[in-house]
Amino acid sequence: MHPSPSGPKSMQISSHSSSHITSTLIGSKASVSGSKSVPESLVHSSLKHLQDASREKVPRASSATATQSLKRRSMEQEINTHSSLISNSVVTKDSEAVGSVALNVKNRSKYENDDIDSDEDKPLSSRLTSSSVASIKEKSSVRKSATVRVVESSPKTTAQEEDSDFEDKTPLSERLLAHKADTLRKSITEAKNINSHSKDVNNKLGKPSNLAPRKDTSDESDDDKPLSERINLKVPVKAIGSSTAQSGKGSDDKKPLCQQRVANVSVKSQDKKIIGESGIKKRPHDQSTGSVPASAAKKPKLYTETAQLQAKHKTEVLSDDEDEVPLAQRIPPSICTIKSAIKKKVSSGMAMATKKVLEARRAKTGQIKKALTTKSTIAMPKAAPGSGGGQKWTTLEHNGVIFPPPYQVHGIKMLYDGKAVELTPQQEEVATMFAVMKDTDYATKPKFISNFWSDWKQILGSNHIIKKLELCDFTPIYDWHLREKENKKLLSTQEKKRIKEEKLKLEEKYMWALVDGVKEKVGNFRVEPPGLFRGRGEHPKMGKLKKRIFPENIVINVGKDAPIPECPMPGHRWKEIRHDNTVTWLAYWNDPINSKEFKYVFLAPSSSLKGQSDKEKYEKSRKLKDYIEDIRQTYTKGFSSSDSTRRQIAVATYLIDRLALRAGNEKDDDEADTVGCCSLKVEHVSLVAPHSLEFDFLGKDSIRYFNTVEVDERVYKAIGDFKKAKAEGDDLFDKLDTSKLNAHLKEIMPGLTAKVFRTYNASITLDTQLQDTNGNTLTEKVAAYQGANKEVAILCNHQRSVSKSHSAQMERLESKMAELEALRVELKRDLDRAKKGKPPLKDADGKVKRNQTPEVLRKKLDQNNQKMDKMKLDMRVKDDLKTVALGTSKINYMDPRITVAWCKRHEVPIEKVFNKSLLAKFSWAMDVEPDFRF
DNA sequence: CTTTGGGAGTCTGTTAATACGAT
DNA sequence: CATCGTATTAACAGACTCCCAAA
Repeated sequence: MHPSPSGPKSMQISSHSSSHITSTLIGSKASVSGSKSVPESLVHSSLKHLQDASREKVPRASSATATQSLKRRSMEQEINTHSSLISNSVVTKDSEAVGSVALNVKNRSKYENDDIDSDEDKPLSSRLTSSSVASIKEKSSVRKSATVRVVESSPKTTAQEEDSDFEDKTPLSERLLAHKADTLRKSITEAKNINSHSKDVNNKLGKPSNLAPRKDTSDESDDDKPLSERINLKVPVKAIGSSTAQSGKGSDDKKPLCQQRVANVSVKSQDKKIIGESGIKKRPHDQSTGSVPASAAKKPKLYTETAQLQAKHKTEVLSDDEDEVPLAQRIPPSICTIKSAIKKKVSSGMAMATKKVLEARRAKTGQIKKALTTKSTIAMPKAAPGSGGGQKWTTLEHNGVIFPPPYQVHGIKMLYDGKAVELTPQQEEVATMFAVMKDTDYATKPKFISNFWSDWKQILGSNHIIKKLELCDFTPIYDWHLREKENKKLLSTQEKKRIKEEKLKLEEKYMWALVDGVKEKVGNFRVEPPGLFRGRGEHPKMGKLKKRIFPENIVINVGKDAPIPECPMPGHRWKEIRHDNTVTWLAYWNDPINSKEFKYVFLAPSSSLKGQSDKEKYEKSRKLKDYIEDIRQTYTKGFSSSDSTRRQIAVATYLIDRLALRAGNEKDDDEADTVGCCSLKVEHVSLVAPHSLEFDFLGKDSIRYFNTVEVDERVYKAIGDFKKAKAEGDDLFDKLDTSKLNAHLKEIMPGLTAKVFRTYNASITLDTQLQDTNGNTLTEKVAAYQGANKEVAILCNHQRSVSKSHSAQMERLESKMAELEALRVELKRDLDRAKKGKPPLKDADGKVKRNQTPEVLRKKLDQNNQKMDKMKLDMRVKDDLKTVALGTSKINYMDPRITVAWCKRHEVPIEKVFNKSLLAKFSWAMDVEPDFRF
């Protein structure tokens, strides 16, 4: 009966906006019977309402102010009014009850398994340590043999392994990360109090695991390797070492963490070697060693993101301590004690958090552990992209996908013409999807409603009593939904929720794949649940039913010799099994909304495969730097070409280069009406004398691009020409499309396409902006970085909707400012009086204040002024960024090496600007030289 | 002083929407 | 040329953190 906890969060409907709509669902019977003021069906009235609303909303920046230069774009104002517009989640009905019960049973063994398998809770590295008894005993000096041992133990030999070996191999679990973080925090604050929870964890961790040794197979070790090592073989070991030596001269102690990493690389490189294979491995494996006191394994892990990340990608960690120790410190194969590690950290400007953690930990445990790490560099099995004839992998093993729980009937009856109606489970499911969307603005969109109705009508069948949507009253279902939501909330407050989460660990095995023997995280292993399609902007298909996906809809791609993933749905089977190593997807199914499209299951961004192509992407855009002058010259010449095709190519390229516009492929009628450069319509660009252009169109995701830019006069004239003799709706670039444009670009530079310009311009902008970073404090430096990031985000037009509470927040700040101002005035007055030897005036309440010396008052005044300045700045930044999304460019456009190098140069801990996900995703960029320029 | 509750900011997962070569 | 097939780019919502003030 409860909505499935495992269901996507997107399915949950927020209730915040429900109030502004009549309490009756659109078209509901209640409205008809209840209010006479509703003339026609509710549907109609609500439609009007909806139209108004949507009109305001869609053009997100309709009220934007005049524009500024290309960097400023305006945003919509009061999005608050349209808060509902924000939600785009699909409503579904799956309830968890059934599912969870089933899971429970199933899970019990799994859970116990987890228990035994304590390693699962630990980071890979630590698990390795604790579980590898052999390696524990052998110190670094025996590293090699230890490694071998681990590897040897890995081959699957028992039946048990058949079942669980995959899971066993995939130790590092995210949930634990969260858990660990939690634990970490706790340990910091209550260093001395080991709460029961921690104890619990400790016990768990400390428990010997019979399965553990198996887990510590080489597969895992590979996971610990840095991407860069796997991928970037070009750098000779020697070179790395020497460069390190150079930069590393003196002591690492003073260097920022990121710089210290360089040293790691060198060490690792020295250790480079290839090990024998385990049953599965195809790739050389990392070796690792370490020694850890058994007790170490019992403690909750404390870690820093950096350390964690590094542990995962750069080194093999043997002790759980490693998680807390920055890579640099771990690296030396020689013994590195925590003590020294702490010292180093403290003196090296490391993130406070890290220091705190270490200190807290030390205080708490008083233990000194050794973190030994060695890492062997793996030779990239694959040659450069393309060289392998498009081959992306050699072996691929994974567990397929996980399905959302089946629909759980709730039995709440909707009303039709005032009477309860019987619905089949499927009919009820769809009805519920619609019902729970009542509090979203989608519920008022005619398109949404009509699309929904036409799908639902089919499901109802021709002889069903429901003939008109207007007579349907979903209120009972909606109310039920609200109650469920409340119940869920209550539940979550209790520590019981934890148990649920633990159950979700059932998904653990789906989270990992073995690619060429290396364990890699899978990105989206969950099949999308059924729901009502929403789409962004005015999507023609909004409201259509997104049908449930079954195994019969899914094609699995897996290595030829790998076991075929078990179909998790009894009685069903996969549509097809493929063994295609020229692609990177693990599975796909046809999109139920648009059957011509597919939904793919890929590896996570942190995977080697993704990392490699990411790196290639940035390398390609870097190459553009060598051609850009040429290209600009070429298109400048083209502005006045007599050949109109050539002229259009020139102008389009100019726009893409200057404004970072997207290519703009043609779109079908059944997609939202949005455009990019090549698909601009005449009405999207207007001439502004003397030679500026005003752009106003909806781009990807129906985000408005509204910008006025001064352009080359020839471009201004050319655009005027292109618009001539065309009507609204006609293509501005009628002689052009993306393939022609890209074909042209390719002639100039191999592999060049329109999108490369976006990456290039974003990265070069960041690089340039960061050059003049001046700031002394860490805060100032980080602010400078954010400022640069902001410029990029604005260039790329990455927007976000204004939070509903933004204006309220600003008001709050304003009033605080007013208070400070009042205080300032008062202090000033008292100061003046004090200087003259007079006592301060009574305060507002008429109370007498004590005398204070002018010095004290002056100090207070200064403090107050500083506070006000800071607040002013904060407010400005906050308002400035309320519509700017910094994340998108960070994830997709800015070469991470620019950021990493900058951090090294300015001694900013990388984790100040990259979160855990980004650190993982960009692990390949971490050892860049500090002087790297894009 | 610690604990707690809540608000604001960040992170993560979700899945839509785009790019672009191949067929 | 349109469609297919694959991969990347994108915003958003809820979960989670962090921080602060009140208890």
